[in-house]
Amino acid sequence: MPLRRAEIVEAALALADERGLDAVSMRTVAERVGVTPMALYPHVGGKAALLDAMLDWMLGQLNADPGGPGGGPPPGTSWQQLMRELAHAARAVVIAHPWAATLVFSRPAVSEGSVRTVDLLYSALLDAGVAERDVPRVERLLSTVVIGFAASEALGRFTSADPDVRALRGMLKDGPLPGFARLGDVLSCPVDFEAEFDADLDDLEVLVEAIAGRGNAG
Amino acid sequence: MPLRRAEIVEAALALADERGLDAVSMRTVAERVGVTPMALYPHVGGKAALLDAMLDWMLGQLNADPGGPGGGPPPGTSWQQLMRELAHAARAVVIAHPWAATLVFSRPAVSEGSVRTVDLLYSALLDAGVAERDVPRVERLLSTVVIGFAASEALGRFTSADPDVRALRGMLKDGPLPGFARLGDVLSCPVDFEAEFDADLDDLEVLVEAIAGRGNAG
DNA sequence: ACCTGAACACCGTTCAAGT
DNA sequence: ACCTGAACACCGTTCAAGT
Repeated sequence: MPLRRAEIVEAALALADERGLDAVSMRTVAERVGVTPMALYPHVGGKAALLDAMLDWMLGQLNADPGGPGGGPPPGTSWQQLMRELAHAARAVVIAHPWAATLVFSRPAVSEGSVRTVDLLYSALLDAGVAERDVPRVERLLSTVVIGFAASEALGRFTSADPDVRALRGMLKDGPLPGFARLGDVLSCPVDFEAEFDADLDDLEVLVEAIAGRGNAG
Repeated sequence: MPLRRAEIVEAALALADERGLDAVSMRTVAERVGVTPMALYPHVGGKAALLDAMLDWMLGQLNADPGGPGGGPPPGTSWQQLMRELAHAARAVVIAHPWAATLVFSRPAVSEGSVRTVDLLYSALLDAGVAERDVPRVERLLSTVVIGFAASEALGRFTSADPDVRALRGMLKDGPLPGFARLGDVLSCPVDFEAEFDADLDDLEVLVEAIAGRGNAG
């Protein structure tokens, strides 16, 4: 049954990777499948549902790599390792498929793949000693940082970190701003976002430990 | 000169607030201004530039409220207060204008309003004792959390926190997942996102203090 | 200088019709 | 069951023309 459906979603994914999300239309996808636009509707339900399916496939990729084909992590994995592997996998997927960054904030994680990812994070946080009542919130916090970082990088928000545009930004008509002025030296270096992502993950690890330490008190 | 331009951007903002971002087209905006679609082009430069202008206006709203009309914070403000006020202002703006969440990841913060906000955060982090070389990274981390949280709330990612869809998510064909199973009780409560946002800000404060403590060593 | 009107190359989706 | 074709109500943008 979902044979034809898979073929359609695949065509849409290929189109998005090759020519961007804007190039994905019912008409271009249909042409790629070799069919009339209207023939897609019984299979995928419309443009919005097709985008959902594309995002679901993308989120499913997260669990494809770490720990081999079974999906689960190898038994001896620490919560720190697991968190970092998931974070790096998520960033890698968004960098490989930038169009996904546009979609990822707009739909809940209900695909099987993303549910499994959330479950792994839940288990990691419990292992770390985070109190049960804090786990869902901290999971949302961590995934928001990872997704937000990757989206900022892929979509252009972080291009403001270019030394050039930052130099511009510090200079307003009424003179430079105090914070920019004090950071002049630091702001003139280019940013290595891979390293910054790792530093953020270090900090998040520290934060999770602090939350776990505060623990079942309070 | 930018008299007509301001009128056009205002019309686009009103349209987005009333009927969503999808309702903003060159044609609908032109109709609202009382002019032909093509008359907009010399003033705003095209659809993409119009969206940029809308986002710039939105980011400018961030500095409108805190600390009165001058824009700057009152002298005695602690870095903690400043961080929280900016964060709450940002979330409020995104909730009042959900369409902005779609745009905010895709463009660097180059408008005057957002540059001033970044500068305030730089100063707050320096006051907190964060080492100069860490300030830009930590600023990006904090703003990513705030923007990511607000976008997730406004755009629908956090609707997965509904108890109903979460119950569904824990139950896959091959039985419930371990993390979801252990958190069953906690996951069945509805989520108060206002409170969660405050708890996240508490944690970020702890994190900034930890980074500041580590300080000018390393 | 500023605006209009017609046109071009697109959209998503409905609906009646084919096989 | 599955697909087609014509049609509807839209898009952003170019270009020549008006005043």
